[in-house]
Amino acid sequence: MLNRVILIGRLTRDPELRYTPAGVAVTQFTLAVDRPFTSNQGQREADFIPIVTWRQLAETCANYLRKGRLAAVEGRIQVRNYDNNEGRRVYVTEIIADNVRFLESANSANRDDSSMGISGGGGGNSGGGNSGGGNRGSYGGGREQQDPFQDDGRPIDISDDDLPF
Amino acid sequence: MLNRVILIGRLTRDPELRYTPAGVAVTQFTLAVDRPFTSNQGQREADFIPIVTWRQLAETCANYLRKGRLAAVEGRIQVRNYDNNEGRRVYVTEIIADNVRFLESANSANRDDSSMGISGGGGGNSGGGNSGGGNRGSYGGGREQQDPFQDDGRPIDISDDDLPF
Amino acid sequence: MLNRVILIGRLTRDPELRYTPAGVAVTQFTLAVDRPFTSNQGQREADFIPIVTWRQLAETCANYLRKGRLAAVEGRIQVRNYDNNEGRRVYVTEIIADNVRFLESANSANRDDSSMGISGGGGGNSGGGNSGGGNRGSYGGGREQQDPFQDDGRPIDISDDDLPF
Amino acid sequence: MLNRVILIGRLTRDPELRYTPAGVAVTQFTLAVDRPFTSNQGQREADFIPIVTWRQLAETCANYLRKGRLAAVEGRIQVRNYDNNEGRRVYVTEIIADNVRFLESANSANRDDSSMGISGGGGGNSGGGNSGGGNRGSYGGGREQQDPFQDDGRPIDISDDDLPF
DNA sequence: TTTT
DNA sequence: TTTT
Repeated sequence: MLNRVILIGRLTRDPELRYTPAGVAVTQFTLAVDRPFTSNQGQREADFIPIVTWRQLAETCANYLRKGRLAAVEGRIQVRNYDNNEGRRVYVTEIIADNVRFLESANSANRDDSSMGISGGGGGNSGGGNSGGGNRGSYGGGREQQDPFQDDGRPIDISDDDLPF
Repeated sequence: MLNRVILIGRLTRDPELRYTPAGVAVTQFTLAVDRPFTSNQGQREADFIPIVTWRQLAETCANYLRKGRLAAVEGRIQVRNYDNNEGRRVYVTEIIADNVRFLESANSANRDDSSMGISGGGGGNSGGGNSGGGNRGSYGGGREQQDPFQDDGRPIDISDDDLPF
Repeated sequence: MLNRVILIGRLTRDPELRYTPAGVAVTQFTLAVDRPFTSNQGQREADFIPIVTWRQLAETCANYLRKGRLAAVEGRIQVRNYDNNEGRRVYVTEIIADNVRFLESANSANRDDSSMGISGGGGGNSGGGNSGGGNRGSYGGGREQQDPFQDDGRPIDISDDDLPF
Repeated sequence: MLNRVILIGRLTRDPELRYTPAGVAVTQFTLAVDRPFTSNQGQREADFIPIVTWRQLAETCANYLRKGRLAAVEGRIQVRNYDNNEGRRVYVTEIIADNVRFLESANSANRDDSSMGISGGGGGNSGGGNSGGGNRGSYGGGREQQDPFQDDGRPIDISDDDLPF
């Protein structure tokens, strides 16, 4: 009935942009969120929380987020499951984000980082930086309609259930 | 750095109250949270989200929550992992709740349900109702200090990391 | 950059449905949210928080919410100001809701209250234009609390300029 | 019953640290939170939201936050009222914060900003009693926005009665 | 393994 | 498999 999550943390790696067979952009990354207390052994610990973004937001995240950057994520928890190759049911818990704020830009000395938000639009591949991640071939364009998940050979661990809205 | 979750949903079963070897109360239950949209096949779906509560809140939840009841949960996402008996690393994602509101009481016709909140105190097993759940033996009393998780034989799927605060 | 509010409380009065000059539906109501502690004098207190909803959600709220009912509200805080008739600047803080869950239905004995959500559509009153609406007889039930935000008959204090999205 | 707010924005001025007659630290500041859309006139707007912190958190905020800095605030909405000198009832809406994260440090070029959190302890000024504090020279940097909540020299509008917890 |  |  109500499902809301808000996180602030750092990306453990560059985000990965993929496309569903129907051409819908999906970006995945993991946020390391420090716990507000230390463990029994006195160590700082973190939760590593998988984030998924779709469509325009996916493209923007792929363009502007990088490993180590601080980000705020708003979304909902989704628990999906599939049967793995050993016939075992595997449960996957992810945050489906509908809002991501970039709290640090490439040159984090710059004070107006935050103006570079989601609304900063998508457009081309902002160039520079330590890219590495996210093989992003041509995008088939347009909004998605029907069943975007025919098998195209590429392993994309995302099923039917995962296309929200 | 910031990790906040708010959920409203229904319990899929009666909550389960356990005690760590050191006598700390832990209650677990699963919340079914309906998704705000229908699947491609037009079906209503839900996320089944595991909740963990500790100490006094654990006892209160065990006393007042039951399968099917509506509840609001506030907490943080925790991702822990352990190696299962096949030597595989298993990741478990749970909500560690620090606030639970009971949105329906036993006699839900009663209008002042909500007054029966967390602050309703814990103490004994409030008697009546369709209990069934949660084997709750004697409670060793007192606040916990050191390492509450020595093995006592009972399988309790909760490790060191899980005692917050 | 990020502005998120989640509340659970009870309506202090029936919601008021109005229409802007351009015919956009706006519903206002106040949520009484009990504080999680007692005052110095040991009394239970509540915050009375003004809620505003727009368009379809406004119509649904007007149709299904009533004084005394329990509801969950998700939205953002908005602080607007205007100059009153004495030439003084007045600040108004409201929650602009984008999600409202009805946690009790008319016959709250009925267990499937929650199925009656926002998606329950509009029904009545949705035929465009300036109805003025909002006056729908006294409602008997519920707990009474003093609401500081009562309707004083003044023309609606919201212009089309306040329309979000 | 449930009252949760999460904000990310920038301080419009240096925070103001005061002490209640009983010697309890209170810090107030205003957060400018950009709206996620532009006004009818195409201008970017912001909500100016008053924040109140108490005790240790108040001291930490006073020590580490400055005008223009980005911060995340978690807390609850409180609506209080008092009768002003003209005998009129005035309503004040504030966020009572219980968690504040500093998303930029003094030298924001430094990448480990976020390690400087709430747990960073108090430092100076924490030796009990009525200091009065809060006046710490003009701060040069930052982006300017018009803040409707400026200090007018009036004695602190908060009594020991407002002390939560 | 799931609630209404 | 993890970030600072």
